[in-house]
Amino acid sequence: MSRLTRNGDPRAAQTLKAQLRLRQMILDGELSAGERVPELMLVERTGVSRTPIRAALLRLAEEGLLEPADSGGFVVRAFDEADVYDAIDVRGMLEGAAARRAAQRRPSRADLSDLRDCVGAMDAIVARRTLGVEQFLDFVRLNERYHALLVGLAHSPVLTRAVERIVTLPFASPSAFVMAQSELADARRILTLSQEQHRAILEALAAGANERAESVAREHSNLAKHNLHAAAKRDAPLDKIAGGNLIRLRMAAV
Amino acid sequence: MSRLTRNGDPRAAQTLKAQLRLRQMILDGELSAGERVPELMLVERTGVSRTPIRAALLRLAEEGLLEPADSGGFVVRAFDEADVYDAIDVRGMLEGAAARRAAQRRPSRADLSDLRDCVGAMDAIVARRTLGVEQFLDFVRLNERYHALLVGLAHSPVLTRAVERIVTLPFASPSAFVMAQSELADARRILTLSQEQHRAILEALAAGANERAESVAREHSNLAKHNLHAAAKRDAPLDKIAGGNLIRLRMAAV
DNA sequence: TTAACTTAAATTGTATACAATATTGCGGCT
DNA sequence: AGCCGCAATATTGTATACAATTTAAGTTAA
Repeated sequence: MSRLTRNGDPRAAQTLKAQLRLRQMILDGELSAGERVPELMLVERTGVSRTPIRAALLRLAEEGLLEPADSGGFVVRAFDEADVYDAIDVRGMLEGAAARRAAQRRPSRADLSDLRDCVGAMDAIVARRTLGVEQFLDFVRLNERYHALLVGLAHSPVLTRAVERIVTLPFASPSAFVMAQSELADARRILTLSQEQHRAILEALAAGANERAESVAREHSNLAKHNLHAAAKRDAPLDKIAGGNLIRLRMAAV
Repeated sequence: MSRLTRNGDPRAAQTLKAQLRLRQMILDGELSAGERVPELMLVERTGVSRTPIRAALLRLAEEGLLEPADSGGFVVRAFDEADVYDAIDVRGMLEGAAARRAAQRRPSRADLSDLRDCVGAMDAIVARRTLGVEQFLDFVRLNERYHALLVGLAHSPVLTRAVERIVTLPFASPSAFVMAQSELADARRILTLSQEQHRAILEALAAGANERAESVAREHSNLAKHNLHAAAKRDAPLDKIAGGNLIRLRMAAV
């Protein structure tokens, strides 16, 4: 890399800075759901002027973390339990479709081995004697990579984009479930189960079993749903999920 | 319309104006695919200042009609045949899923009758002695309404939004096929076939036949694909589709 | 006390000025 | 001719000033 200006183009540096900071503020709960986000407050906290702040607000609204207020400006979006399940559900559907197409296309050996590498690395983590925060974060990264690779194998830009849009909601991400139960005793059991599904999808892809690829990928998303449900029943652990503070659960019959 | 824009109020009037005009310019082919879109040119043509122009550019980029240029700014996005089929395919998948869920939920009589009204109105158009541009436009509007209602019946905000995002690409819209063959002699035959599918979906919904609802809704999107394919083979009629100029078809083996 | 009105502050939408970077066209050179 | 500097231009990203509108506070009247 001879040019420093290549990857993080300094042209939109201020906008990017504002965008990242704002997203962090929302996900960390620094701003609570339903709250207005005045531009001047962001100017003060980020040190950039209103123009890039404005661009960042538009982008975050597109991501779905903000929504326009009636009188102008934006408020932090609030989600309820139904939204969460809905998002996971649709993600499962899209990933299922992606898996099916991927299997139909007969992925190359190189692609398959990329996936296998992911699974292997995750296996290594699960096999460890103790699981700390470090390990969880590593697992999350690998898991996200696995899912991104899987979706990419469908070679459908539209599908890929659709999944990306949903996954920007942090609790809809394929790794939300990992953090959701990071304190539960049976964390390892869940990760292991998840890995079995990863492997099953992989096998189905390799075998061109498109039906099976789809159904397993779809079922895989149910793991996330069940886990979040379990977490919700215990009432507390939603804070562990990025953006968990955005979820307004009217805890009730379960 | 998108949830991101407050349409009624005069607060964002300039931005909205710029957004609408720019979209029109792109879809009408006033700007050709791959072309840069300088802000000052838009300032000149729309009469609003750079700030709302900028907002409009961001929004159109989000819609997918523009893409960011390496050196900053935006260019009109170009699509190829594969993109078009891909988009229609994914739309079909999503509408299929929506139809399935709608059937599972057992839509209310009121909802069903809304759909029935659409179909009825479209029937009336198809039954006419002659079909002119007027009739086609009416059919398009009704068809779009039918599809929007159908997707809405799934009661999945995430799914709805995903479809909306895809449909902003004009050639992926459920009505693209209507204009695609507006000059062909067998237009009425196609519309009739389309109506049969509309009716079949409706019946499946009423009967709670979720499998059937899904498969018919899915198949329905293939009609669009086949029609575009036929249109592409004849080489010319793509101009009839809104945004057809954005499609770079490397016409080849068909 | 509460409701309504008035005024001040805050906040957004818009326009414009400025700085940094990209692009273009031209002249000179090999 | 063809290619490389280099200046002139164009274009974007950012900051800030201004106007219109909304929100809030404070005051008065019932």
